[in-house]
Amino acid sequence: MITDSAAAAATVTAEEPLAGLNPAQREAVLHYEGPMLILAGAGSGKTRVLTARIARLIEHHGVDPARILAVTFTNKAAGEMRERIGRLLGEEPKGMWCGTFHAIGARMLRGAARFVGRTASFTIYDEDDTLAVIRRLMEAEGISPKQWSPKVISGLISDAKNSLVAPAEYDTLSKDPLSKAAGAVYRRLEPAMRAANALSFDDLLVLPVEILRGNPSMLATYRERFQFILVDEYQDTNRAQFQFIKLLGGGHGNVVVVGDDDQSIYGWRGADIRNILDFEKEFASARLVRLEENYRSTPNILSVANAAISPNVGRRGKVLRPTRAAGECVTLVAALDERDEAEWVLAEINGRRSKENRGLADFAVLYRTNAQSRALEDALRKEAVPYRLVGAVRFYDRREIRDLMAYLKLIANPSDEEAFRRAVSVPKRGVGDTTVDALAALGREAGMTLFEVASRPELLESMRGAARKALADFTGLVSDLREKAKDTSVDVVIQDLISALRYVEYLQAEGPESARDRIENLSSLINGAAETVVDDGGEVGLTPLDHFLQRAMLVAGADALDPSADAVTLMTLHNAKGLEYPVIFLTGMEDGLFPLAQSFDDPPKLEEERRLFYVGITRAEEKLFLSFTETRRRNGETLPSIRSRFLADIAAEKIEEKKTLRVTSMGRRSYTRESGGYNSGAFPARRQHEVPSWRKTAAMEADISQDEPRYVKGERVKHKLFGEGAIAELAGVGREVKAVIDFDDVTVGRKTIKLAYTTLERGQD
DNA sequence: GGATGTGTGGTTTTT
DNA sequence: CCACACATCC
Repeated sequence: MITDSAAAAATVTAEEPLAGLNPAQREAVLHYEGPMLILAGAGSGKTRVLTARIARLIEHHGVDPARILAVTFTNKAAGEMRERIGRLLGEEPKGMWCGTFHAIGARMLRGAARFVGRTASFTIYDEDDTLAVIRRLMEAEGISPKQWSPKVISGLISDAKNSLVAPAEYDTLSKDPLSKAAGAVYRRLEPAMRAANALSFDDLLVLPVEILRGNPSMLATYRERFQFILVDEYQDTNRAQFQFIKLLGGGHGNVVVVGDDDQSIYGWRGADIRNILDFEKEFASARLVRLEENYRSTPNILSVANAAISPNVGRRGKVLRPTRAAGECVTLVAALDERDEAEWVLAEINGRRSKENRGLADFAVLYRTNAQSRALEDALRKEAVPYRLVGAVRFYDRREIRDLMAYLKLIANPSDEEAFRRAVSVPKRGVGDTTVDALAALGREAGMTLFEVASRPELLESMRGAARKALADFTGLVSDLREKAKDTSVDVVIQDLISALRYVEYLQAEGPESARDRIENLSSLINGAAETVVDDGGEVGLTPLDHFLQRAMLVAGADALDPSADAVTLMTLHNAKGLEYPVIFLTGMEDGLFPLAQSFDDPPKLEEERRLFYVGITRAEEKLFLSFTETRRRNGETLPSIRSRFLADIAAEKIEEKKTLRVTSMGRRSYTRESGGYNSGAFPARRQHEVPSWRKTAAMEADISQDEPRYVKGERVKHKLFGEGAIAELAGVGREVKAVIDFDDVTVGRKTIKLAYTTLERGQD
């Protein structure tokens, strides 16, 4: 049977970007109309396929770029895609919408703000802002934050939104007290957000769906507008996002989605793997293309990847086929603790840097939780090796940046209540909670926003003179800057703001030490603002400030990553999605950490952890290191650890095992704890249900303490600093155990040492 | 109102 | 272990 694509293939001309594509890739690129699901394994060249396909739509089929909607997972990916298409075409794909779901939703809402009771200059609330609103609503509803934490309530509401469950429906589903409480808050959330002319992250996804569902004419307009839809990282879409695509693409069905069910790692934020498993049901007649040829990694790495993911049930099934020549084997390293692990990583990087003439940018160190970056950072800093930390504390989350952003948001959107609250209280100007609460009360009476009330001196007669004066100054400043922002670039507005607030002086007064960095961050903010160019197709007549703010609120950790920097990259596995590096260190391969203990008795969660492992492995091009430690400090206490159960799924011959020097020199120190300890050689590690320390009862604490190295009176021990000695006395229980030690070194003599804070080595028997 | 100190609670991943 | 909420004091 001759398909469209086969016919089209015959007409391919030389200048088309098809050279070097394998048959499956070609099929995906040549596909013209109708739905298609591309199951693209890691490293199978999907980005290339997507860009070539878009370029071909434009060039070969004469599709207007403005008719194309391309959804990516990060803003950075969107920028790269746009750029690559531009290179293929020789010109910018003008008018093409390309961005994350959130950015696209925001853009659509700018133009359709009136349908959801907002204006085009709405501001976007981040997690903290939204949480603050929820906290206040809980208070208004008489729900104690002690009883249910605002985070939990917020999480429930978020889940509801992402599954497109409206407040009314949620109420009817709520039976238990917690859901009822969440329902009560949920009901009041939208009006509150509306009053602030603000949208949460979730709203950016959900409200576009509501608009498209509720307004046939809007739906028709957008369907007409977007004739071709492409979605990358489709496996991580949630139900709201799926509905969005279904609504837009439902008419013409020109929807191409690219995904890999094995890399679905955002289930916890509502990503629904059904979306990929059921795509063909929703879009009947969808063609299926599998990209299984891997161009990224060596066969050794791929064989580990295939083995790691294979225990998962409920996958569509796929095997990565290598195309590269065999390379180095995968190495598993046992380290003593996180410091030893970090030092080993550093040594390995340094070694390879000189031996293999690699740049620092060739290395990435991955881990499950952000907290793990600390030991790595310490080690890198000690040797002055440059590194980039992705995620963790986002630039825009820094306090000084948040302060200024609050002003900017308030300038852009006078109704923004969270911005008002933050801005008015910093720098301190004699307006505190009491005054703001009074403003809020007045506002409720008069049906005005905080800013409106604060700008009306005649309404504030009940207030202290000092507060009145402060508020007048404050609102005057903001209003002036608002006027100014209409025809001034954002960086200049920020500079004016900083000088009007005497913000630099404020930072210096606060702490001369930290001020340095913070002031540096201020200039980064100014520079960033200066560089922000208004998106192509920002058609709704937004101010530059609106654009800047939107971009700032939607940046992800990975967006900031500068690939040209000569630096080691440190990031969580989640942040590593879509990236690749010649050398990857996958650290913290320990049960309870990776996979997290919470997933032990929850098979779907455990499978997600396993997919995360798979994602990590497949980031590596040439060399993959896995590492685990014998003990690791977690939340302030040192816990014994055992190697990850995931390692047991990989046949021993696929992996070379090593130990760090310190583990080796520990020699045959035997771990007698039967459930764990260092378990060399034979693979299956015993499972151990780790109870997080903060959940332990006193009895459990005592029990655990018995597992820790115990000493007896008279025993010989060795201390890092004081050398060898003999234990004279032991006292205390659990973490409070103290030992009185007579050290051999007479200049040291007798010392009392809290064992919890030191690592003693056992002396020679 | 704001600075300072103490307690408590939460510790997965992020747009 | 840390961040934040709360209490206490000025």
